[in-house]
Amino acid sequence: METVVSMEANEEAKVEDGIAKETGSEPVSLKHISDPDPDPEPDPVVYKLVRVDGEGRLVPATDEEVLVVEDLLEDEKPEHCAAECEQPIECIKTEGCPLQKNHVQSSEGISSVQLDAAVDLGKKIIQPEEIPCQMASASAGNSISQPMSAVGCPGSEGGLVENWSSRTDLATTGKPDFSKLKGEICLDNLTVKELQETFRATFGRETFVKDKRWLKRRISMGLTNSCDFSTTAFMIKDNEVLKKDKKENRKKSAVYKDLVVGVASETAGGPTNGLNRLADSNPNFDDRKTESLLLEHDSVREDPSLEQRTAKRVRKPTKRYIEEMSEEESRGSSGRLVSVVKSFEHRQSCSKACTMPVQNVRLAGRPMVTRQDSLGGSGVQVPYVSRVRKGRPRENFMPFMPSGIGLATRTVRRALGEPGPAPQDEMQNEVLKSSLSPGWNQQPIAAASENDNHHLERKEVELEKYVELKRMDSFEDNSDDNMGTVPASSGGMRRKHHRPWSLTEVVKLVEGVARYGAGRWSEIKRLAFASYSYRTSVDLKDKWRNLLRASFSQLPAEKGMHNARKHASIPIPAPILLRVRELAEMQAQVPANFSSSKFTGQSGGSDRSVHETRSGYL
DNA sequence: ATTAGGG
DNA sequence: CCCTAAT
Repeated sequence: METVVSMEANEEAKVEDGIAKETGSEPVSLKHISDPDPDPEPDPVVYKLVRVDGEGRLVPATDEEVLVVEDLLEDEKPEHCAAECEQPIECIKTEGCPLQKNHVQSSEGISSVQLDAAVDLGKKIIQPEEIPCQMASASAGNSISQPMSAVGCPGSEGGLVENWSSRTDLATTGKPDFSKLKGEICLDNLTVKELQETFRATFGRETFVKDKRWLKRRISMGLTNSCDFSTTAFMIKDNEVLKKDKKENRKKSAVYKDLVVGVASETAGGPTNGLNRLADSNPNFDDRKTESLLLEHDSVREDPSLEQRTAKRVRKPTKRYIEEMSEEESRGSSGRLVSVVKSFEHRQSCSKACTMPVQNVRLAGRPMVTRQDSLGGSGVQVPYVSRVRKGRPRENFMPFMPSGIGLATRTVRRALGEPGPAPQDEMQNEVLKSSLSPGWNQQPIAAASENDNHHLERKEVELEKYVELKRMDSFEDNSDDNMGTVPASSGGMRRKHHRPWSLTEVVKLVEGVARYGAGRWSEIKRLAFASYSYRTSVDLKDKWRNLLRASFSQLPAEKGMHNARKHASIPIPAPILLRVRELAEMQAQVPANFSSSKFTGQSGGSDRSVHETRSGYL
C-alpha cells in the first residue's frame, strides 16, 4: 500500500500533471535522486524520496527504499521504463482478479499483445510472470483504493509516479489514433518532431515536450498500455467470444478492465466453444468457468432482448434476504427502528417484552448493542450485522458496512423522527449494490474505509454469482467447500447464497435416496455427500422435495408450460426425474397433491400415475 | 442433532 | 435457501 515516489521539496518545482503543460525541462523523476552529477543541470530543486501511505500522507522513505529505487533507475533506458510501468499494471491485475487462475490467463492474453507492441518498437518487454513485483504490489494496492484519481492523494499529485499518471491518461483520454503507429516504428530514429507527432497519435493530444527520451518513453508506454486495453475488447455473447468496440473499452477504468479481462480471457482461453467439451476435456478446468458460461447462456436464453448486453446483470438478492430482520420488528409499531428501541427500552418494565417471542427478543437485542454504543457516544460504531444463527454454521449475510455510515444515518434519521422507509434497508441495499455488482456496470464505489480484504472479498462474492452450474462429469469437489462461505471482516460469515445444484449432485441425491431411503438425510449426507460440505442434510431434503415436485408436476402441466418455465438453472434430465418418481412411488412418498390431481387411494396405490410412460420431456 | 414442513 | 417446530 505504499508507493515510492519522488517529491520535490522545493516549492518552485513544476508539477507534472502527466497530461498538459509540459515544460521544456525534464519531467520530475526519480532520476535526480541517483544522479550523482548534478552539474550539467544545476537545478536548485531538491528531491526527496518519500512514500505515500494508505492515507495519502507522505512518509520519508527508508534507506532501503532509496536503494531500491536507485537500483531501478540505475539505467534509465526506454525498455526499462516499459518494464517498469508494466509491473504495477500486471500486479494490479493480480489484485483485480478473483482467482489466481484468472490472473494467469489474463496475463497471457495480454502479454501476447503487449509483446507485439514491443516488437514493433524494437524493444524488449519482460513477461509479466517474470516481473519481480517488489514495488509493484505497493502501487497496485494504492491504485485500487484510490482509483483513477490523484485527488485521493492530497499533496502528492505531483509525486505520482510517471507510469501511474500515464495510466490515468489512457483511461481518460479520448480515442487515440493509432494510424500512425502501424508497422514497425523505431522511436530511436525519429526526430523530436516526429516523436511529437507520434505522441499525438498515441495520446490524442499535442505535446510540446522536446525531450526525445521523454517522448519515447511516453510513447512506448502509451503503446504498451493501449494494447493492454485492447485485450479487453471481448464480450461474451451466447457462448461466443466477440470482439468489442475498442473505443468503448478504452474508456473503462482499469479496475473494470481487470474484471473484463478475466472473463474474456477465460472464455478465449478455452479449448472449445462447446461447454461439454470445455468441461470434460480438461480435467483441471475450473468448474466455475463452465458454470459462468452456462449461466451466461441461460440468461441470454431467458431474455432474448438482453442479448446485446455485454455484462451479466446482477440479480439483486431477494428482498427477503435483505429485510430478514425488519419483518418482525415492523409489526406493531410505525418505524422499525423505533420499534427496536422500544422493545429494548421496555424490556425491563414492560410485560410485553417478556411475552415477546423468543426470536423477537433476540432480534431486537442485537441491534441494541450497537445502538447503545452510538448513543453513548463511544464512537465505536459497529456495523449492523445480520442475525446470529444457530445450528449449522452460517454466515452473516451483510458484509461489514463501510465506516458505520449506515448506522449514523439511521441514528440521525431516528432522531429526526423521519418516517420514510427503513433506513437500514436502504443502506443495506446500497451496500449490496456496491458489493454485489460486478464492476463493469457501475462506478467503483471506492469506500474510503474499505481495505484490501474487502476488495478481494468482494471479488470473491462477485465470482460466486457466476459459480455453480456444474456439468455431469465435471469436477465438483474441487475443494469448493470454501466457496459458499466468505468470511466477513468482522469474523462473521456471510450467508450462503444460492448454490445451484449440479446434475451430479442431483444424481447422487437420487442414488442416496434409493439406497438409504428418503428421509435418512443425515445418512445420505454423510455417505453420499461426504465431499460436498456445503450441502447440509436439510439441503438434501429440500432438494429432494423439489425434485419430487418437479418429477410429478411436469407431465400434467406440460402443455401450458411452454414459455412459462424458463429454467433459470439446469434442467433436470427426464431420466432422473423419472427415477425420482419411481423412488417416490416405491417409498410411498407420493403426496396426493403432487401427483396428477385426483386424490383417490393415497399412499399405497403405486400403479396410478406411473403409467404415463411419456415421462419427462426435458 | 435430525426431520418435516412452511415460507 | 431459511426458519421453526417437533422429535
